[in-house]
Amino acid sequence: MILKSQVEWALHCCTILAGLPNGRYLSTKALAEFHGVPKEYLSKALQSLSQAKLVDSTLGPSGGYRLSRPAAEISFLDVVEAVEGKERTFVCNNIRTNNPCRPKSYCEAGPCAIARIMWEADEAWRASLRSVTLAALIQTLEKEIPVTLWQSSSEWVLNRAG
Amino acid sequence: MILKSQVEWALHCCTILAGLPNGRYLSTKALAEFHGVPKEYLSKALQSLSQAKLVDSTLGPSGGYRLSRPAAEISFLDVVEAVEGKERTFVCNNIRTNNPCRPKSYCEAGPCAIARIMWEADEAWRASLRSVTLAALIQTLEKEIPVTLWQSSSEWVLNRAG
DNA sequence: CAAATAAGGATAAATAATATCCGTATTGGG
DNA sequence: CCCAATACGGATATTATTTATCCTTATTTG
Repeated sequence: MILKSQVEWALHCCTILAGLPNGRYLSTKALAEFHGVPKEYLSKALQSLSQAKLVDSTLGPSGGYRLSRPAAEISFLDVVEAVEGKERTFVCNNIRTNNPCRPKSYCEAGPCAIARIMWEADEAWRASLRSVTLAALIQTLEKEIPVTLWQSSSEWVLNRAG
Repeated sequence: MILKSQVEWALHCCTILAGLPNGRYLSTKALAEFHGVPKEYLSKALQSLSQAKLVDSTLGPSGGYRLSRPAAEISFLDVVEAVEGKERTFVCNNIRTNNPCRPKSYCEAGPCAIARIMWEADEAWRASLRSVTLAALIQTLEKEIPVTLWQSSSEWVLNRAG
């Protein structure tokens, strides 16, 4: 059980978009080039972000994507769920109903106890992702990344932003 | 990203094994029949449990599996990791190194900040799974499952246990 | 009007999950 | 001692998912 690489790409793209000056857009092409990933496939991830309303898009030359709201109001969970979907990571197939001793008429009261425990863990995972915003990530990155690299990257992006 | 169905099967099988009288074994065949799942494929899941030393196995007629230690000392995480592996659910491909502004000689200090946050959530998931034992599960099930069904299932299993 | 873009459908390739089959070694019961 | 039942592991097949590419359409900027 491994998350799609699109999750990683989407998070990195959101990080870049969060650094854009207000109102500017950045294209799929620029994002793909910056991260060294295939443009056509990255495009699918960005479309997922768009459908989840995490980003706005605009057409034409100088078109592209920007965050649809402040980075402080977008969590890791928002991005992960936009790409992976909101379904739980554990699916209960209710195999308890295959118990040969179970009366045909018997109707289970609620979800299987095993599923409930697995779903609780799933929720713990989501709660952790929900607790971190893109703004918090950027704050961390600003401390960690050398100033020169940070600045040159900003310039690179700005040169390509519509 | 969805867990293998073998995880569900393994958890249900461990539940049954936890209910066995001390020293008795239950075969793959019986476990497969009880849960209505394919015997040959379930066998792979049980082999995973065996390799992880969560269960002991014995050969020959009246052979099968039993828990290798008390149910109170086996957590959901033990079972999940036995089947799914211990690898983290988020893989960092370090695409930050593709940044066109990054000097060729530049050496990253530590893991990517994005990966660290994803791994923290992964750890929250594992911590939740680690906190629940098979013994706790059984305690819950004893309350939820009708006594008649509980007893008839016990008998069914006991009739087939070596 | 031309070039660049997002969006989305169709398709292909690669990988992982699900499943079956078979041979081997081991064990308990007759 | 022999036979049947078993765990184990390897090989293979089938299906679903992930990864990726290609192409068409509508839209927008200059």
